[in-house]
Amino acid sequence: MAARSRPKSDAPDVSDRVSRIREGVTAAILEHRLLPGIKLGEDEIGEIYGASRTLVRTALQQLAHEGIVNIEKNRGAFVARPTPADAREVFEARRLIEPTIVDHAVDAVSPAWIERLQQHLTEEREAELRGDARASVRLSGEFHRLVAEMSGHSIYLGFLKELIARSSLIILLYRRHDTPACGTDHHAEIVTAIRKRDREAARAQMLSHLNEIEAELFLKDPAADELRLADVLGA
Amino acid sequence: MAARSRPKSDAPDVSDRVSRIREGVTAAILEHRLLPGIKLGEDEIGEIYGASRTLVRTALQQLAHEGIVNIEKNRGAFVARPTPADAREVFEARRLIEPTIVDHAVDAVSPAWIERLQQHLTEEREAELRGDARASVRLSGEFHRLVAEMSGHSIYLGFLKELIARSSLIILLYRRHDTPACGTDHHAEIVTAIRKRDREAARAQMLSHLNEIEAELFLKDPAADELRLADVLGA
DNA sequence: TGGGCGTAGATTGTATAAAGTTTCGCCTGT
DNA sequence: ACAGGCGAAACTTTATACAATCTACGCCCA
Repeated sequence: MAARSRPKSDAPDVSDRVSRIREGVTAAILEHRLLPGIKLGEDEIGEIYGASRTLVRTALQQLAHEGIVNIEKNRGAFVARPTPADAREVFEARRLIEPTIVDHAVDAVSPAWIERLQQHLTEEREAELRGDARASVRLSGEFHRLVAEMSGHSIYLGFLKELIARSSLIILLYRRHDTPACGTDHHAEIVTAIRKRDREAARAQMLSHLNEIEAELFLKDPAADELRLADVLGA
Repeated sequence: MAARSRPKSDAPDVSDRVSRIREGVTAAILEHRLLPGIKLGEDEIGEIYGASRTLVRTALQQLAHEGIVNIEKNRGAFVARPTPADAREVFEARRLIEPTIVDHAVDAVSPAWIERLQQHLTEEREAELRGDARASVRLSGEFHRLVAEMSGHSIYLGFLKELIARSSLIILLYRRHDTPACGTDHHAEIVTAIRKRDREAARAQMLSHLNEIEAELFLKDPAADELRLADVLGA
């Protein structure tokens, strides 16, 4: 009902050509096919999607507002390169918001939602088993978005979408590879807590999940000039 | 330094013509000169600011992303009309985020910041004294933004900007006028707590301030069909 | 040989024109 | 008199053309 009278800009509207471009580029960034610093030329993208620069520009501006693309005046659009400081801010915000979101999710629990969550867990496990890293990283982010959708809180959902997208770039840039493969499946534990309507457990599981993700990051401060240079030079 | 290499899209860039339009329209909405539902024609705005529709369109799209403007396909842009449900979400989010923001603000306290806050309180009182309702409502929102800037947390700042803008529309639409004029100056108490570096007091003051604002609202649920109709019809 | 300057090419920023959709008024028919 | 439909006007959407800016390469000179 409200969807017709007020088509929120966030609505998919798959028929909308701008949205197709935006979602295509977003997926490419979230799946780590487009790496931070890469130039997103307007003509280039326009040719791929068969659209004029006008539409590409609109899509890129939206992505810039979501924080996964930087637009530099007279130079063009680039995939964002979050700094360690950005990373800390993003995860602090997630630690604040996501426990509240799962809290709401517990209120919204229903057989249909549990079904949907379980199905998602299956997809995640399948991607993991077949070693599909790209699908894996995408699904991992989508789990958090799914919980936010379940909460029914559209503002938190909007904020979280932004945070998840940025997190994907942060993990790509700063994840340490020397960490032990974590045996426990946090997402499954969160679903279990939601299903049991155990508010406190759900919040706690979510929080520790986020802490573990952040613990796997190596957020090197700009101590070494090497880093400073690489950062300033951009690409 | 980072400002040059990555000119965040949020940066004022007062020389930027799109920003001038965006800030002009934002100010008009926040000061309640443009009321919810009003049509924002591209030609109309373009003529006022001496800009082509291309630039106006960019500005309006940014405002749509901030949630204070709705863009309806093939119909144009309108000042947003938040529903009671939207209002509850906005204030819940503010109750979650703003106490954390003042917490950070306490960490950042310095003579310069205290000076700035005090000066703002003075401006607020002056506007109140001379009965300038428009300046009053604008400054009231800017106080919260100022605290968020003080916190140094750019993500929270971005989120809060959006929440404040929407709050302004919500207050305009749903404020009850039969409430007693609150004698206490909450903003001043918050500044005092920040100056004393009293974290807990600052959080508590901010929370009770938000609760009081929300308590002054009459968030009528769509019980009466009259309201439902008016909402669906839009303008 | 190394650095500075200038011009050519490419890319973005802005404006304008063409295309499509909605809205509103008017007219006709009942 | 009123409902329904046709048509023109206004507006948004999209594409394209033009202007401004930046980048890169090559040339010249010290």
